[in-house]
Amino acid sequence: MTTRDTGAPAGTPPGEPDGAAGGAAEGGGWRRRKKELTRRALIEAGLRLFRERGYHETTIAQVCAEAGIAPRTFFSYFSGKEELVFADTAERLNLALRVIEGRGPDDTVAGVCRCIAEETFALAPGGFDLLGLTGDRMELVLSTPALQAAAMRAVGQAEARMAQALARAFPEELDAVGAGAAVGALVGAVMGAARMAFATGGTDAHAARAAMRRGVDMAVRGLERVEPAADSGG
Amino acid sequence: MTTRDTGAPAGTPPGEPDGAAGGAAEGGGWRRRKKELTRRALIEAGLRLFRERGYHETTIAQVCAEAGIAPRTFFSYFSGKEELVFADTAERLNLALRVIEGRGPDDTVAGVCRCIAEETFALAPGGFDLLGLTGDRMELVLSTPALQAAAMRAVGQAEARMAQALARAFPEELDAVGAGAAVGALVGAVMGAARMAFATGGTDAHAARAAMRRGVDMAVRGLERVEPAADSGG
DNA sequence: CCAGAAAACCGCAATCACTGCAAAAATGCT
DNA sequence: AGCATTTTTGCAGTGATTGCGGTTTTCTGG
Repeated sequence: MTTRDTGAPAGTPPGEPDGAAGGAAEGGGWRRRKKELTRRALIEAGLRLFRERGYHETTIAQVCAEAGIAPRTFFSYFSGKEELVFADTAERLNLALRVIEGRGPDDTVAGVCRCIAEETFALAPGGFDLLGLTGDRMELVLSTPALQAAAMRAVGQAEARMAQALARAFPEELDAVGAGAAVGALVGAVMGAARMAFATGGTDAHAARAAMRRGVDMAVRGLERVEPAADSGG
Repeated sequence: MTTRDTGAPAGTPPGEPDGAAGGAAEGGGWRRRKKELTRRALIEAGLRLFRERGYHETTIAQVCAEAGIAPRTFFSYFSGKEELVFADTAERLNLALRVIEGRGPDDTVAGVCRCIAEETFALAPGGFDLLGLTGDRMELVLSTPALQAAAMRAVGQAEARMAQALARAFPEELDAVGAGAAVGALVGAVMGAARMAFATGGTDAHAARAAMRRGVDMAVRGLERVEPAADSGG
């Protein structure tokens, strides 16, 4: 936010034709390509070093050395050390948002929520996935308090976005607060179930997946009789 | 005491500052009392300065100066800056745990969960309360990303404790995963509803309280038909 | 191919959270 | 008072993060 951000370009690039490039790997200028390359290198190196030596024991300087940039430059790619771990969580959120916005006329709140859960929580190739936190990453996060905190904040912000989208997609059934409660219950139940599964059985993909499904079921049960908000009085 | 310029009572004679010694339940002497006093001073000064100047803009040294201790000593009271804000959240958790462990033979999971919510979320004198985060604190946390993260982590740990207790209190109805899902749905729904209420209407105690109640209702609805955990097929 | 503009990169210095260590001070006990 | 224990503290160091200013690379237009 304070300096250059890696997400959206703050201005229109002078002469860059924004042709049909879905992955940003084709068509663009060399400048952009190189930046994306360095970004990938940073994420990969960081995640690997975090796993090998631990999060706290790995310094930003070490990650930068692996990626071939100066430590100072790191902060023009990420706002901090934590962001390295949650760099591509946004994609997972967009997936959920697309599911919400693409509701059919016959879809119910409960149905869409279940679909979100299938898409983003329980249907990862590795076995489980919580907003982009798959296998390796999950273990890393679970063993690092600082990352736990960051993950929870990220999930919270994702929830807010999902709730807004859900309220917009079901204007008859939900207001903002109702949507917040619905999404919160869904995500909370899934995370709560997963947490206990991890706590008791370790990082077992099968158990985690089953636990998440149970969480989904429990939360969706509360959504099946969603009624319009009583009044907008507060 | 070489650098002491804030008028700290360093050379206080061993006389009682309170006068009467019957108030404190601890049989300890002056040493313990002084430590608790300093702890309180730190929390109070910190919270006030955070509110006045902002969390990030307030240094630990400033807080310590107000409390009359050396900066180094701060870390023998709290493990870090964040802990100052969540120092007395544990009490609220213990309240919830006592509710769970004191279940009556006729109480249902849904009923106990509703009771937890009443006790810990919505029944604060200030109007609302989320695991010890009342009024002032809530605003502070909501406006500080670092504190948001810390709060979420604290809530997560509290959830885990509550889930364990709930599973132990309802061994017939819930296993660990089911309890995790139940507590997660409850807390998640309440927080999600509160989040949206804050996002749309600001820090309005009445609206927040109403939103929390709606969150409780939604989550509890999913708990009313709690069945024993049927093992997952996969 | 060249000049100028824009963007990115880098080094330097500074602030601040946090930690380990050993001396100094306060306190408790006899 | 004299000794043991606990607490406080100063010092020095690591590492994250930021502001500033200079240098290099890439882009754009001629």
